[in-house]
Amino acid sequence: MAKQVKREDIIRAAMDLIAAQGFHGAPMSMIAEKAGVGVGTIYRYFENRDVLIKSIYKEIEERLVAYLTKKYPSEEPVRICFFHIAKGLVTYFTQNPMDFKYFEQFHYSPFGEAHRRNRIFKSAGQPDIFMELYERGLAQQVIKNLPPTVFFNLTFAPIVWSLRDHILGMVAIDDSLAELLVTSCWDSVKI
Amino acid sequence: MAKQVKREDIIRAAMDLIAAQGFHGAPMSMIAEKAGVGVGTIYRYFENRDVLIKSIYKEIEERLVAYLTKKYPSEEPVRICFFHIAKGLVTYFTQNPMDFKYFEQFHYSPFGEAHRRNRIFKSAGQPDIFMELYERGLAQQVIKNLPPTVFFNLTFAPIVWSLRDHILGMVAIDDSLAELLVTSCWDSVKI
DNA sequence: ATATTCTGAATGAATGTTCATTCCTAATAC
DNA sequence: GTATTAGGAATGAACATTCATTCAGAATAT
Repeated sequence: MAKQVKREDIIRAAMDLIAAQGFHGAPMSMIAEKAGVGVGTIYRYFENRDVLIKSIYKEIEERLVAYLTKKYPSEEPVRICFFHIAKGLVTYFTQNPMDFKYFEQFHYSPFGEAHRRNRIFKSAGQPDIFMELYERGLAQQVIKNLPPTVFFNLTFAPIVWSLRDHILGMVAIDDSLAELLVTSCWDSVKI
Repeated sequence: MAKQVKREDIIRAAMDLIAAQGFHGAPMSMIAEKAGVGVGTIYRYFENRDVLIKSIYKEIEERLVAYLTKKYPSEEPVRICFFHIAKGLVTYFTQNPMDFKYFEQFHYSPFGEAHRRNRIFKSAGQPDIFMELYERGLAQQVIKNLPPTVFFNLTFAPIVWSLRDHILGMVAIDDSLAELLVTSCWDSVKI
């Protein structure tokens, strides 16, 4: 088996287990078994458990940021840009529920404490598209005068919570509900 | 020392430790030391660790529900009732940050999985004030036609996230910002 | 072409640590 | 003197990590 393949197997196994059962339900021995490798093998690819967990997070984050910034309509009005990001978030996580669950596990754990929330939108070296949106909105007086943190919370918290409910099967977010949800978030901050 | 006092000491110690460090940073030995009792003593008051953790949750929940339903203006319009609950939430958790942190730890843990979110507003035997609010709002056509879950998320998720940021010192929620925040949540669901 | 040596990836039993829980002894109350 | 409560050392289970050993295949020699 090619080297890269084995690394992928380990990442996949760990991600699925952690997403499904949390960090506790995923001891190294179980990850190894699910990946079809020996426990020791994992340590040939990742220095230790923490490094493995953080690597998985980084991979997911990269995929998500790539998805959101692809075709980002930076020249369009603030409202259009916001809808692009917000709906992109819904689409991406609806299609990749394991990524969502892993993110959530990671975020609410000692690992996640270190990560600042707004950094998610900052792909390495790129300008932060979220802060750009916020500042442009303020300057053009299309959004309320709120601290950036609160603006972020009003626009994204309901989406994240609803995605969670969708993935847990408590509510079905189809296209029309997604539209309604994102519009409502916008309604909360628009002037 | 009176029996009840010792029980309180244990609960207080466990709550503070868990709120500050998470479930991991609070082994039974540490709880015992902080409470000023022997490890074995804890097991005279609580069957095991899980029972202790759930008992603390229940105590906090009772205090919160009591606070929110006290002076609840059930005869007033939906909007007024919503503001009462939402601002009560902000006030309570601003004044009791440890309760908030404990709630958060609990909610994002294997324990919390079992608890359904909307049950928070259901004090034993009482009608669920949240569902009552939602149904009245729908009937009177003052709120958008959304599933209850999404309505809940739009109105409370930004508040919870902002409380978190406030308690972590990332933003200062004073009275005027609280007013703005709660109003914005209402704006997202009102017709 | 075949045999021999070398390399380093893969493995999982063994180790050390961290805890929840138990249980025997000491202290205290009645 | 007996019963109840407190204490904390001892126990055992769960886990992350290590490391001596195996072994397939590459390199080299014959």
